[in-house]
Amino acid sequence: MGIAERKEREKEDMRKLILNAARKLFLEQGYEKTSIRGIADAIEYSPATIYLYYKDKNELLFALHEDAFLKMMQELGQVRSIHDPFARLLEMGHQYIKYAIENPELYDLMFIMKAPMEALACREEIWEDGLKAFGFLKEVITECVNAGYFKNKNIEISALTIWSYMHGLVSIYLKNRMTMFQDGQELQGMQQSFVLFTSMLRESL
Amino acid sequence: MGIAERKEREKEDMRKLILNAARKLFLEQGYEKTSIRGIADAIEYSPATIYLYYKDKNELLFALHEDAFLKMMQELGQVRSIHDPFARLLEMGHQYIKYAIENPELYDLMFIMKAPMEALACREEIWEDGLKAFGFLKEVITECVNAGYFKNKNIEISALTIWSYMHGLVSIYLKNRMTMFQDGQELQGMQQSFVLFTSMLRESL
DNA sequence: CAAATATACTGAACAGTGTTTAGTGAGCAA
DNA sequence: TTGCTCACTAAACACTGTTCAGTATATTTG
Repeated sequence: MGIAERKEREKEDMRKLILNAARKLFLEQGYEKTSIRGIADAIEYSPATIYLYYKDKNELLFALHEDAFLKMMQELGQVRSIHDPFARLLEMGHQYIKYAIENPELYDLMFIMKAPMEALACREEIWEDGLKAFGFLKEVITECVNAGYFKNKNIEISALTIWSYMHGLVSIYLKNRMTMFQDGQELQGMQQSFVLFTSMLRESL
Repeated sequence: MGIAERKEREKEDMRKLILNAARKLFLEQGYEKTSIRGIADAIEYSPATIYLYYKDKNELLFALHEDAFLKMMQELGQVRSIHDPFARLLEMGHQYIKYAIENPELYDLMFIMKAPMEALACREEIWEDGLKAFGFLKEVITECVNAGYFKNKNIEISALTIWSYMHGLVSIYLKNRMTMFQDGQELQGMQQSFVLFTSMLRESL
């Protein structure tokens, strides 16, 4: 009686088909300009079919949300090879900026858009992704404290403070508010600010 | 020949009528859920009429963008009465957080939404508002440097660094990403982070 | 004052959106 | 082979921003 299993597999394949098309269009043309009809066209199904596999557009967004965190964790995870915890923290910062700049739509989805947070799954599931990433930051900070780099012992608050700075910096850039620099100087300005911030961390956190 | 003047006045009145209705609805129900038709209903005119006074929805948004900066500058301007520049900077931080929390839709419009930046007026005009506010921050920082509080002499970078932190902190809160705290503890967490950041500033910027 | 014109406004349409529902048709179970 | 389940879709609903032809009123001109 392998029919049920095959149907289950086909259902999962269809979900993937939809999600892959959604991701492709989403990354190509941004969230706002990606319509259910567009996704349906891409996979050569009717728009109504999509609703048999995903409750609504927000749920589709939520699925991509998970993807985005997975990808970021994969890239940030590379820093594990760096022994010194403070050097690792710095490299995490660089990778964070790199990820945000290279994946502006994903970054938006992860940390700025309200839509995925409104998917009803948000009771617990959606927090997990963000909390896991935040936990990784806390781990590194804890090691920094243990190694004597930071004097502040409230890891939660230290992590929020560092993340706030990083998120603010890349948000200002991604949302085109870095008008204090002339065109082309934004990245250099970010770099200088990052150096300043890390020197503050080194000296007094 | 006061007819032309009267017509000019009436035209200006109509622009205000539209903008006031737009602001009201916008603040009541957010940008996304405010439609041109809704605004038209509120002022008892046809939707097409609005297009005789504003080019499109983005231009309407842009007009509110100016308002929002005016309001923020008014509230931040109160700190001028504080003599000590570092104390003034701290109070500016408090006021910034207060403004963001009390006016989440306006904050979004000012620093997060891409739409108003796409109004064609953005060549120069739209930058002015933001740059003026950034200039105010730079002034205070310059005074801090002159008073011997900060050692870093690159005001532009110092200002970007401080703003980045502030913007990140309130953005994380406004966009419901402060899930590391349990409900009701977010404001307290922000406060603690702000204290930590300012102590970092005091010791080493 | 009457005719011509300029202006303010609108109804209706266009092209799109997310979403729902009634119904079709192919594959499976009896 | 019949009956039924279930994947799928066409069409509709209720919206959205925006445009345009046409109307009705106010103003200017002859």
